[in-house]
Amino acid sequence: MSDPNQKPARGRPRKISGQAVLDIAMTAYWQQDPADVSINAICQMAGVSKPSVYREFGSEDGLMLAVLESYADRVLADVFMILTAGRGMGATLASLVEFASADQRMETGCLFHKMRAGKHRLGPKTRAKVDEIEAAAQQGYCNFLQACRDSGEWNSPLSVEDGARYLSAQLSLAFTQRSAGEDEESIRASLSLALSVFGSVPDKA
Amino acid sequence: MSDPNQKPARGRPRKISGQAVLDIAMTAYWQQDPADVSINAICQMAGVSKPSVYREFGSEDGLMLAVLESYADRVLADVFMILTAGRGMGATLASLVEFASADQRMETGCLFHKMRAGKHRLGPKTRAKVDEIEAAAQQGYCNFLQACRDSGEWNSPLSVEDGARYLSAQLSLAFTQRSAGEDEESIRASLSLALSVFGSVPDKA
DNA sequence: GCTCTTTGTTACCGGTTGGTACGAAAGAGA
DNA sequence: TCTCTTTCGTACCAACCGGTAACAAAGAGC
Repeated sequence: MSDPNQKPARGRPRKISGQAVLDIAMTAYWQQDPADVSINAICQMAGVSKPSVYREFGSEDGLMLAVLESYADRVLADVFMILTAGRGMGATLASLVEFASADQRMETGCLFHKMRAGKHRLGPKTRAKVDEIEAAAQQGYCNFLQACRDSGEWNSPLSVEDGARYLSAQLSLAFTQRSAGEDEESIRASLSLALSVFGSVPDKA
Repeated sequence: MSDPNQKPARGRPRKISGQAVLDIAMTAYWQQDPADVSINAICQMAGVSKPSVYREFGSEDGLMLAVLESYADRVLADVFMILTAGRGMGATLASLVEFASADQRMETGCLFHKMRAGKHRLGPKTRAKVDEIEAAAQQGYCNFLQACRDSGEWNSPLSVEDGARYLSAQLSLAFTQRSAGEDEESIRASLSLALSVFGSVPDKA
């Protein structure tokens, strides 16, 4: 929408940065669920009036979109880096397991997966972004598995696309379990077991 | 709450049966999501006024509880029967795969799993019932796996409890995928792959 | 007929939602 | 100081939520 960092020479000075609201909204959406956090609640938490938020983000859809974009930059980029680090199949899968089951930031699950799970409740812009990220993620998983296949680390009758879908689904399941407050160790064991079908037994991270 | 089938000798005769409202509510909750279906909407669909529903079920929580109990009798009982049929590990797992991935009734997912996923949005009575059913399901899975272990069909370092959790989680994932409208064949493949870690390769149903 | 009981519905309640009209406030430039 | 620009927040909107008070309607027993 508008650039939150510009300093117009005229007009009343800003009380609060759009970035601060965005952070608070992200935390709330993340810890709880996007569907369970109202604009009113966010305004109250941020100590900002509702019209301010609307002037900054246009609509609830706009705010959620901005949050999702920020989340993709800050969090999902890490997953992408794990996938593209090129440290081999076993080590990469182990890193994914560790990230999904034990990373402190994912203690209440993954915001992207929460949004995807409640996709029908999102506005059009946010929903489009969710689809876009999902496609990019699938592509990332596909590239990873293709690399493993090329390097001979993965020989399986499974297609790269099906493997990517399976991998994505299992990670999604792990995030769901984390947001449900299940035991960290049990999630790790479960996810490791599920990913063991890739043949390459995950190493200890 | 009240018995929907009793015929009191006095008073104005009933226009509609509580069972009809219950069926309509179950269909709506099931096809969509319990959190996305309001009492108002159910009344409109059933062609009944709101106080009638409240007289019958007491509250939204009461209605959801009644729906869940009916669902458990009608649908979850089938899963329990698959588990206790004693047809061996491979055939039983294959039946579960087929049920979760292809049964027409589960086209929009499993109502119980939808309720469990949005447990924090439920009323106390329904939530308690969800917990009760979940415990019973875990027990059912445990009994099944223990029987497989006893009969020598399943020898694995995995504990019965962990196996039950894994099995439950994978079925839950499959239902989630069905409610998301994913391809039936792909869900079956994914679930089969996940359950292949039990060693006994699922037969064709 | 009358009453009593039960079910039916209309019309409302307070509360929350996403969203906005509008005037006050606060600085910069003149 | 006065104006112009921009952001601020109060106070509102219609729509919806779960839930209910109050009364009409319809049969059974007398």
